[in-house]
Amino acid sequence: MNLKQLAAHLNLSQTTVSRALNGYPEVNEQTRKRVMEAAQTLNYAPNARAKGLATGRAMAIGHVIPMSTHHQMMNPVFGDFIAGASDEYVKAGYDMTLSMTGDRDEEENYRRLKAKGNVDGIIVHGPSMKDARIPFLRQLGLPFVVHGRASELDLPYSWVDMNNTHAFQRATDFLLDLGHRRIALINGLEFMDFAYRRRVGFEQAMSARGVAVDPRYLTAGEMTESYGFESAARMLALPDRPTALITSSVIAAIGIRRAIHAAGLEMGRDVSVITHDDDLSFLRNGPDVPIFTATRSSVYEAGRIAASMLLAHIADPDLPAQPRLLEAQLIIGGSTGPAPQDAR
Amino acid sequence: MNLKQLAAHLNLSQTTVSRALNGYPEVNEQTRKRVMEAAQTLNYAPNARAKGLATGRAMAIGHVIPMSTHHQMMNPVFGDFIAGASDEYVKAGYDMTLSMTGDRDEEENYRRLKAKGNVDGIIVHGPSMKDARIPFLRQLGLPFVVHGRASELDLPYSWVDMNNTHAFQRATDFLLDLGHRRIALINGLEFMDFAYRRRVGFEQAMSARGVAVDPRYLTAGEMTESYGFESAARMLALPDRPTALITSSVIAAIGIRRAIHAAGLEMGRDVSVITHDDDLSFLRNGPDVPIFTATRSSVYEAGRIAASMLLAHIADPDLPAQPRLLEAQLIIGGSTGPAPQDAR
DNA sequence: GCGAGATACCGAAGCGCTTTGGAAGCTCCA
DNA sequence: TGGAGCTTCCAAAGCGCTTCGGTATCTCGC
Repeated sequence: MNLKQLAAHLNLSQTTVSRALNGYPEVNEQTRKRVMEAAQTLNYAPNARAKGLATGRAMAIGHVIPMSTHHQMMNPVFGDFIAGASDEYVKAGYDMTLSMTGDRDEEENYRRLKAKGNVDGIIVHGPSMKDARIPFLRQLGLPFVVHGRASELDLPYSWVDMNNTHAFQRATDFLLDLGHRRIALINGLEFMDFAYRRRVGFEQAMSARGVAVDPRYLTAGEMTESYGFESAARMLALPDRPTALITSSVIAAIGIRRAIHAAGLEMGRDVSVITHDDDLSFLRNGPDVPIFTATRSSVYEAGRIAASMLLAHIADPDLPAQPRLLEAQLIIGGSTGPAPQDAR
Repeated sequence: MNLKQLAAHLNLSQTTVSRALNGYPEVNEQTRKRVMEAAQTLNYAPNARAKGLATGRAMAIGHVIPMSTHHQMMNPVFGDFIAGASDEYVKAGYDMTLSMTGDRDEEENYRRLKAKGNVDGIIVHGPSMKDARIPFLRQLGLPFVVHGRASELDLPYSWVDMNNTHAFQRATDFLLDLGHRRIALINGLEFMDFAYRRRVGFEQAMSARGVAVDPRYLTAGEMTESYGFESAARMLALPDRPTALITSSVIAAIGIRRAIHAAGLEMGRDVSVITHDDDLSFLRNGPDVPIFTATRSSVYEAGRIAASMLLAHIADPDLPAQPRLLEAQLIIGGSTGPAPQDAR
């Protein structure tokens, strides 16, 4: 069932039927009603490709995941972000397309994406500190919003990011207030912007109190459970082991907890742990009493915000670039406590 | 840059340029080379919508996530499945579109999806035992492959599923062999087909040995960490607490481990745990020595298989429905041991 | 030396929609 | 009573591609 058939069935022209369906004013209300009803009962839905061809708009948003961050993609964080974004797209009648790209010819990929014309805008995931995609996309002229930022880039572009520096600064301060001095950071890969910023926040808080950062207490890696376990196990085996650990994800924190238990210690008493918590749907950090003390910021919410920003940019291409910084909450759970006396 | 411009630039007709690019034989190799090179340097990529209109194929696959299983979507399992599928799509030049649908008018949604014409086939996620989508999609005539099965449906359709029954039967047998008798099942929501089948496998193994299933040892819920924790905590507080627990996901197993520790017990000695392990990228169950004894089956692999099956169905619509059953491995980790003497 | 068969190209229709540029019919007031 | 101004509809062009149905040129065997 296409427009032509529908029009024939109604004894109307395609023009009128099209206008009736798209809410144009120059059509009699009675006729419109008749058209609407026929479309409903005959199960008519306009062909999106034809519509796109004619209007020049695809009514779809692309999410591009570079293969190098393949894990990032499969990363649970991605799922919640997408869910948030998707909720906005549905409301606006947009579709969502996912594409993975190889790292080489990444530019080529975006160019194709634009030429192919099946997206009106894209969301950039997992920016590195000096992400080359950003200047490229700017000059390509395809609307985009970045989830995160590129610290070393000084260009106007739209992004939504959590205040990573501030969050980790607060977390570190909180531990310092509890008397901790030997504090470790089990961070994400530091070419990723968020991880870099988190380290900066950590270091700023430490140096503000005149506490030296021991390089043995710093690691950077992919945020898996076993990475958390191994990093923590190694550090806890040191003669002067850290009394507190800060980490970047609940998943890693779970590995850290396992390492603490394996070392015969108790979390929150012998060793304090603070994690960042993306408030993932399937990994709630304790519904009522949080298991982990954490800096919390919903990545689902970030997805919603990024999506609606992008839709706004598509609706009005002249809209100026818009940054959006989200503050994380610091929530107190059972994984932190005062530094053990003998360690002070 | 479109075909017309490219053709003009080359002093050729659109026809010839199109044929050169699409590998048709009736074009001189020299010309083809010239065309290819021009397309490359001029950055030409055919408009996907126009191509789709002309060919009737969208070169895209839809993944539809019903909102009721919203969590299922945000579920990390989904991410790995998608990653596997995506790898196949990239190879075949297909795109992937994600859509969430409300539960009501679900049929309406699929119908629109077809009418809109921006997918050539779809993957159905998270089937329930008598999933209404399956008969509907069959009569709709849009190729589809189901990830999982609908036990109560006796229709031919293509699916790829793990042998849930057998896996959980083996897991249960393994525990019975170790002398366990009080075995608990912390299962997923049982209107989901996979969860139902797992319970069946569990019960079959138990009754085959003449061991009664204690209803207090059975729960069904959404597979979160806290669900695992709470279920296990409740059961371990019983005077005749179970000596072994079987669960459906590593995430829940992590909660179970926490509950075991909280009860002052040790996993693998006082209480044995077997989990199903989807071999998620970010949650490897111990790279070398598995933490949990587990039934393991890669959901990434399932994604790849489902995708290539669907592509085959699209290429040849007359292909008969094809079932694909994957067997899980039973891998032994540190979370299981003989039943405590006093419990035998 | 000529028709058959390759080879290499082209024109134009058509995919299903939107939208421009009318046109017919009506109302209504000068 | 006639035309200005609405209201309501329509024909046809065009979005960028594929593909059907040709056509012109060349090769070659008889």
